[in-house]
Amino acid sequence: MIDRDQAFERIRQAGLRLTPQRRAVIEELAGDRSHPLAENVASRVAARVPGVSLSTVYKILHELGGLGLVRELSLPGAMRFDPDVDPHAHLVCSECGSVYDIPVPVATTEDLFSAAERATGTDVIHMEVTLYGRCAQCSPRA
Amino acid sequence: MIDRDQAFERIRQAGLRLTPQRRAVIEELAGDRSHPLAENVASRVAARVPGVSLSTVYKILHELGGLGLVRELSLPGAMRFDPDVDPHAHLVCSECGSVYDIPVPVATTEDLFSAAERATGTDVIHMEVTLYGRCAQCSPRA
DNA sequence: GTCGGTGCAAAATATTTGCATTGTG
DNA sequence: CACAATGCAAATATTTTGCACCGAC
Repeated sequence: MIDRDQAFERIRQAGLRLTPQRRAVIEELAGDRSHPLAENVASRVAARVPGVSLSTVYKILHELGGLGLVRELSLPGAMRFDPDVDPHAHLVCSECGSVYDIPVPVATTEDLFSAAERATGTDVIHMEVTLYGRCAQCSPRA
Repeated sequence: MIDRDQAFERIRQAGLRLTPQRRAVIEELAGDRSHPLAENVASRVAARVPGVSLSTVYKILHELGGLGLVRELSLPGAMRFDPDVDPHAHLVCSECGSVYDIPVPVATTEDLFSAAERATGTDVIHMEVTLYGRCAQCSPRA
């Protein structure tokens, strides 16, 4: 995610109010590399905004997704959220379920986008690349 | 999906019984390009095997996924199933939710796999590439 | 002060699980 | 005829929705 203040600015630009709930979701998510569930975000936000409801957090996360401030990842079991909106792939460990960032060469990303736009004849908004395999933690060692 | 009989053979190889339910799921799914939900598969199977239960269909679909006969796609809202296990991407229409197959150049697929294996140091089992955008049906026309 | 935003509770949806019964090999 | 597989029902999990109240601007 871009920094705190840029995110606040985008919220205002969109005509939305900067409530303590929105502020806390943005601040808790910024810089987070753990690909948290909505529930994880909610419990961290709750430490700063007592009584925040899970449904509000869901609404805010989806809203931030629409503004391009957060990526919503459809992964097995549940949606996860990623403040890093620059192109990169994800590895999902088939053993423990952890999600890791994987860098993808810019040229490869561009190839995929153009192949898709050629095939469909329409604009592609965004792309998710998800890889499945055992992570280093879960691999049998020698 | 490879053809009916090859799929039956793999079922037997895996030590599983060729029940009417498994047979029907395989036959209904083979050649299907609609990326159906479990429920869609179940209702088609029900036409051939009256009384088949949704939970059995879920179990069989997941089993076929494990055998590599079907791809399980984690898409927004629900899982979808694809009998085509060769590398290709999917376009999800952000308007109507339809899923379309998108060809991906072999070289690009290989780039992604090798970038991922280099980054993680482990084997990647499989990969899902999902693109989001408006499909031709839902695009405003000139 | 207005009207967008929140919290709560309930609903909707998707998927999994336990267990008695059935039927394939 | 053994034991894997099914059907059923209930549990679980996730996400959405409706609405009365509240508070950011």
